[in-house]
Amino acid sequence: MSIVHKIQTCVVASLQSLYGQNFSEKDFQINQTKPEFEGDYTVVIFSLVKPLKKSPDVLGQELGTVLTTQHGDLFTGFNFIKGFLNLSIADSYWLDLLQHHHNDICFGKQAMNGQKVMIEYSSPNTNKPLHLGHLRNNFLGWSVAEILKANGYEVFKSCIVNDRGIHICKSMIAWQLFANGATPESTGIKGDHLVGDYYVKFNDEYKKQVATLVANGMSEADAEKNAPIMLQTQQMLLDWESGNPEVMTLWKTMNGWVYEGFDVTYKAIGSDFDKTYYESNTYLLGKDIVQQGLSKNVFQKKPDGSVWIDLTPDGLDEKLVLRKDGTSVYITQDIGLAQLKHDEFGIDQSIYVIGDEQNYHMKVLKLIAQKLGLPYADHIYHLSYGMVELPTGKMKSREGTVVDADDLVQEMIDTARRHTEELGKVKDFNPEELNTLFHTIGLGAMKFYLLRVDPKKKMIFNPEESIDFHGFTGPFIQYTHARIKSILRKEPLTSFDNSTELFLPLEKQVLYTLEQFPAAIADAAKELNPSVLANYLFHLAKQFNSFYTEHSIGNAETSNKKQLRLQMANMTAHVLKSGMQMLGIAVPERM
RNA sequence: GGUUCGGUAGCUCAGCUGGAUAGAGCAUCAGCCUUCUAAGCUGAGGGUCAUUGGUUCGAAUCCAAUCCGAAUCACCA
Repeated sequence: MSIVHKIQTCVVASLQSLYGQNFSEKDFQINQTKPEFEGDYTVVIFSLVKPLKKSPDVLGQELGTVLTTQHGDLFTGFNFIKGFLNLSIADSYWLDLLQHHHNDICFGKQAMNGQKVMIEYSSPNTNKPLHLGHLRNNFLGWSVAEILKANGYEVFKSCIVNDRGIHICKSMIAWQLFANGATPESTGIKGDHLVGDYYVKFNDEYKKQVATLVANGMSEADAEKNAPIMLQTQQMLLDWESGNPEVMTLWKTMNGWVYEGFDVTYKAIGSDFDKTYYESNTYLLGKDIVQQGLSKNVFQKKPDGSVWIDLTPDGLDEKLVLRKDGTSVYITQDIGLAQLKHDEFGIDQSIYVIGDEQNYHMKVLKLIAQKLGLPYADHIYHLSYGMVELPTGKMKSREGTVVDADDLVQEMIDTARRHTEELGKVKDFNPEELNTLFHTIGLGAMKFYLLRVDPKKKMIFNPEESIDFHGFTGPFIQYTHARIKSILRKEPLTSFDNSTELFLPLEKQVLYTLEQFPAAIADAAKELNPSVLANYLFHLAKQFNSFYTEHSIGNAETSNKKQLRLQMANMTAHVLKSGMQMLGIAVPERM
């Protein structure tokens, strides 16, 4: 039980015995006491003044007296200032915490709760390589999965690959027209980048053709529809759908190149999936659900044969769910896939990590599922995250302002190498150990940078200022861990009699924060927000560092004190490692 | 125009289920390596929490209005 929870319980009990009234934990607030006051935790008693019809001063004094007499083992003293009841917690409480958890690698994690959650993330298109926005998505999805696991959920990570459609055909047409049979092997270009290059070439050529047509007197709208390369692409999509062998072969070949490229990137950034869905397999799903919807009168068929749902009563618009030619649209496929996930995995919750530009779409998806009375409708949750923008605004592939994922990863690793070499602390590492270290630090800096911000908010990335390795960063926490490990290699942990130890303020600060780790994990899960953990871990590392510079561990005043501090250091290292792991970040033993 | 989200230090962000003098990091300035890793620590300067009004013992936090910014409102995915 957390200290805050314990205090709440004691206060409720004391109020009951004092005034004979029942209160719940929500009727008053417990805060950490501000450093300028005496005490550890504070009960804010203003909210109790009215129901008890007592003056704040009387209430505070009475409650403080009862708490310290009835729970003397937990509270050693109190003071009352202007409505704030500051309580001092017995040192034995923290000694106990240390004793039980200093070597507990599972500290803060919950037992399995029997709930199954699917989390869909990454979801790339196979016509271009991954960029910075995908990185935020991948890190978020992976981290939220880990956080939920730590809270006792069984988690399935899934990915839907958008591997078909007009945008894929654009790359294919451009490759046919301009590539002269170029392959990743023949050019030495990573497969996803090669295909992406032809996607760009398509757009260049398309723009050129439109300009030519307009110059010859055609209206811009007509030119956009009639540019030869666009007509070719549309024909290719029809050929693909009819299974034209030549088109299918090209499609498989080029997608194969892309997947090889993605594999390299995913491996580098540490993303993986338990289940991968391909849109080419799922795009026909959902049509039978539309039929059900028609018979339930949830959907309406228009004279031209197209099928719609009217969402105007819910403040939204009319939405098409089936084209007049009977083919399905985006939303139809998503309903089908939601059904498939539910059938295959029997999940209790389905989380979609998708950018906030799709808030409307996801709202519609859930609403349609609810109107159809589908059993999983209420389990759909859109984990919406903000775009990563540049100081100049949105990233635009056409203007070449996209920050490529592979480039950024490489840049981070190079920067980690540069810093490490300048500091020269690991000169005895062999080349393989060095590469692992550079990767750990570089990726750590990047992941922490993208995860430390509230997912809901859009964030700004300035490519001119490289991602920092000092301060509120991944390497700062990694460094704190490595430093502790260095001590633990030299000083063995042994058992000791700690019953008489008292804590110094800086020691107590670290223990306070360690105690809050379980709450941080729970909060992060509740809000599906890794930044809660990132902030917590930074706070812990910072407090440990303050303690570390002020007090020696190896040369502590007494041997018991030394053991006590070693336990604190050990527990801090475990928490940092465990918490960083939930962010997808490894911590090195040395750096 | 409708809907949704956002506006906190020079910059990037915490804090938002109302609580004591609004916090970090970066950047700037001043200190700290002959004992455990200085990717660290200590300190200083830097704020009209977009604006106005309301709710109350108390508002960055809740409510309303206004201003500014973004996303979205496709027979694209």
